[in-house]
Amino acid sequence: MRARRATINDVADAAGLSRGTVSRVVNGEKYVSAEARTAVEAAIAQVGYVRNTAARNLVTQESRAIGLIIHEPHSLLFEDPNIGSILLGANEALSKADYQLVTLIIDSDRDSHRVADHLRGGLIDGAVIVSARASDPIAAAVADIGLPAAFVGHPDGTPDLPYAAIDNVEAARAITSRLLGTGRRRVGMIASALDRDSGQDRLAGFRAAMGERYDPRLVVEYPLYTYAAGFEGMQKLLRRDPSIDGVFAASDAVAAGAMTALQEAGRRVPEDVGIVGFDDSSWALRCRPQLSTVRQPAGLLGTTAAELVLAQLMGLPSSPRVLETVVMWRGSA
Amino acid sequence: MRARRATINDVADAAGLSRGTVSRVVNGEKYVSAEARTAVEAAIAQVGYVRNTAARNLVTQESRAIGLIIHEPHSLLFEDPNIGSILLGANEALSKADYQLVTLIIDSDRDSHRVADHLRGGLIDGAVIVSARASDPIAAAVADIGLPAAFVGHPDGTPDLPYAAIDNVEAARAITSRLLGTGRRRVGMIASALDRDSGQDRLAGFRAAMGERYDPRLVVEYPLYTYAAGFEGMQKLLRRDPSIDGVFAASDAVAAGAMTALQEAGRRVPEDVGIVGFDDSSWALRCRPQLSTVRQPAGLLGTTAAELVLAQLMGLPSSPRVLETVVMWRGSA
DNA sequence: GCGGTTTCTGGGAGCGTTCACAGAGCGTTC
DNA sequence: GAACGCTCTGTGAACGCTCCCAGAAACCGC
Repeated sequence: MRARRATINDVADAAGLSRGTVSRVVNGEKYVSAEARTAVEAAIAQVGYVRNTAARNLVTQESRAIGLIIHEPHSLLFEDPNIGSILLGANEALSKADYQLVTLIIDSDRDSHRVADHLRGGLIDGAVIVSARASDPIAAAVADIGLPAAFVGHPDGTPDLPYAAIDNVEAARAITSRLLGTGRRRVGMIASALDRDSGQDRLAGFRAAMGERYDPRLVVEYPLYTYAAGFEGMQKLLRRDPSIDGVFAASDAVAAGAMTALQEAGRRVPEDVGIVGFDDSSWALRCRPQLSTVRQPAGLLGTTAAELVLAQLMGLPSSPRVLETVVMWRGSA
Repeated sequence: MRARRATINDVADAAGLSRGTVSRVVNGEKYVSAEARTAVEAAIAQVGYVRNTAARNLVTQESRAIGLIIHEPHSLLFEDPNIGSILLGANEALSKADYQLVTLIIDSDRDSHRVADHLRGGLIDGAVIVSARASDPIAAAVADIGLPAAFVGHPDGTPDLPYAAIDNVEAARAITSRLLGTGRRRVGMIASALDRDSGQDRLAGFRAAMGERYDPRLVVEYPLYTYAAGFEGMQKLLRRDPSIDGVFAASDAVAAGAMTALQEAGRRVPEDVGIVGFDDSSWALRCRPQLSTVRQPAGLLGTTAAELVLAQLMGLPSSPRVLETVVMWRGSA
């Protein structure tokens, strides 16, 4: 059993002053004499006082903490370097504003409910929601209690909340066009994560760029943005059409898997088959040849979403923000 | 401005019952009549009541939340898949015990202090600390207030707290011996993260296995477990001694970088140079040839550390736990 | 010396809960 | 029908803090 923690009253007694004065010192307010201040500081050190945040939150009705909710299947937390960047980006913005970032991960239905309770309970002043699916109960909980929040990405069917996102359709269209510009005749796609806006939009962009040349037989689909999906998907495409000479992979991890499959099948990249990815994550520079891909500003997405939440907290209007992407052209196509 | 949230008193009024009865219903206690229960439930739905957790925490003196503190430099959060596994492992154990996992990341000195305040403030009942360095102010804060805690890994110089770890010295010794067993004559090491116990211990294990054959000129050091460190380190080793025929890389990411450097230099793996890594992370299976490495049970480390904290919370004794590692022998050596 | 302003301190009230206790109602037992 | 136990409900007190108001003390200008 831990010893009882010292309270503000213990400090007041030790300093021979009142609760109110101690509170003023702790919060750095005006109207405290120099001698009272030093007496209180000495007393704090003496009794080992640390302020009880729960009590403080109760009366101030705020927690100065923002939740970042990650709802990803197991594997993605390892494979997708974007999540880490988003996390750090958000942390940076919140840290500057002196808010604590609290990351909550959802890995089961049980988690889902507990996290919803956590949000509702007032332990958090706002939330950044990463990779929610349309059916997400968290999005509902947030809307339910009117918690200031913002999405990273923009799943449809979710409540009318601000978001920070990129234009996946346009970016996918742009890089596919570029790939076509290298003279490829049979171009396929390894699509992934069609249960999410990003997956759907990248496929739509591919389709738009292909126009007449679009051939559904050259599109394979996988549930997750993984290396394994790319590896298997490429093998399947090669079987379906050995003359394939270009591939758009839905993410860099997928592209890396596809590249390995191609090289094992004896195809040269980019001479025989050109390949492009999406994200410009750390995968891109690790491939040989290095990957041509779309740079997605993951850190900035996190920062921007955090700022959208902070704006709401300050009563400012906050509207969706679409960030720029850039095609990074390297050796793989 | 958000509308005032409904309190337990609003529910009591709406139901025509007292605070106490409402509290009993909300907490699922005995001694509530069926009709009172339904009346309260209707009233809760009517006024949209959700319990204020800060108030509850204040009186119960617990939060049912456990912090997981990650203190990593930027790059590692992306490159090191272990962190994700540890996170999910810890979440699983805590989820079962109906505790909320709250991840706090430290990315600057400013964060460091805010996180320490968060711990001290009573918002958390315990903490799992990942990859602390000896100088970590968090470790001090934890010891300071006697918060139940456990480390993943075991930095020395830290307070006398329980930990979940692997025996890095023994594991490094084992895989180096195995590498030597394939008949290699000039074996080097790309060491990393010597500011941490894992980095130091892996080097010590290598040294132990090499015995007489240990040559400090064949050891290069890098600050972080990264792909880039492996790439550069291997190039440096090749320059120092072109006859090198074996390498122990301090992690799989490092090994992957080293393998790329070797292949670009025209060396065959494993024929010309054998290479072994550490972690058995997702990197290992992606390399061609696949990596021989030490399997580290990252998820289990997280689970175990979480259980150590839970045990302390229940007043049970909890002592350090060292988990088993296994050498995974594949194609790279 | 007096009214007015500024600086500083103390303490009551209240934040939204849970907890412990008192007491009412009812059925069972001797 | 008194004594006992069980079920159910209401209420005061407490958790540790901030906020606000009242009032004391100090300083100012005329």
